[in-house]
Amino acid sequence: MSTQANNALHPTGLAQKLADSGLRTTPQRELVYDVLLTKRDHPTADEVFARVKPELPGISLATVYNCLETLVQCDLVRAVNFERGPTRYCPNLRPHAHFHDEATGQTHDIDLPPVLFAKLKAELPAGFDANAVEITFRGKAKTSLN
Amino acid sequence: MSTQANNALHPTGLAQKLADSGLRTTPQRELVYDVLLTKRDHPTADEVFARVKPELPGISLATVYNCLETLVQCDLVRAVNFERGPTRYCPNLRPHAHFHDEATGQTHDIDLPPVLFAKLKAELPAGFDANAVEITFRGKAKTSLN
DNA sequence: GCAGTAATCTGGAATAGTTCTAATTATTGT
DNA sequence: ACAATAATTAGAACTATTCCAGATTACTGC
Repeated sequence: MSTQANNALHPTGLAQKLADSGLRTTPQRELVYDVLLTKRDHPTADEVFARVKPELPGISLATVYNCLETLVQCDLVRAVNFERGPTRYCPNLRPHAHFHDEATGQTHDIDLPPVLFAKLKAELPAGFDANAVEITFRGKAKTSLN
Repeated sequence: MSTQANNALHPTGLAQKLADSGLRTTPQRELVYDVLLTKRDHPTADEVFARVKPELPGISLATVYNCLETLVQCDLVRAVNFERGPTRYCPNLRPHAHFHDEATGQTHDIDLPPVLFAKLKAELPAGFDANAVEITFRGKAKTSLN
């Protein structure tokens, strides 16, 4: 195992999906992805930058943005936006909603049965063809749940 | 009836709701609200500014932002965000979702049966208490529907 | 009607998050 | 090894929005 990248975390996913898109596996991309997998708290680009820097001190914020964008393009990570706040990143690929805790600012994944997504799409009037649905709850989570 | 504001559009709503919050009815607020009611195409602050300026040439962009924020606070208007794009404003107060057309950039209101919102909230694990749900579809609308 | 007070408006500066650019560095195929 | 291509870097630029300080406007009680 390399100093930067914990390959156990992404045995095949990363290198494979990057290759599928004709992209290279770089230490920066591995590390950014590791950071997202390791602490799944929906970090911002700045937060990812802070977590990555100790391992790869020369990395730049622009690179973190580039890597995150690449991971999103490769369908390894989802970008999550809440109002006008900074974009957050989520390696959970299952279809799910997000719960934004107004008290703590934390974001939680909420798994939803696929049938609900289907029901939502079924409500679209004729002529509307959705390829994605985003669902965000806002409120308070009583305990510090994950 | 003033030159700027078409009171027929908001017979009681605006003045009443502003007063409820201890706020004043100003020409700027009336006009901004009128603009939102007249063309319900989810304009950005810049777009509202452009529509308002011919009627009230001295108005400033800061005031448009202030007025929009005020209207949102008074529950007369909803702020709608799509990814990191500029905030859009929507005077439709019924519970509804938004459909973002990737081809044209247009945003359409999608009315949903309240029971669906209830079903979504019912999926939240214990400890999560949502006071709002936002639903956004992304895709293509075949015709130029409204 | 008029002064006093408070709300609102204004233009411009400041800010946050992100993207762009040009130069450098690394990787790949030949 | 070498050329071609891809990725990274630092910093400048950009966009949407908010902040600020001063000017204006509108209500209040006299």
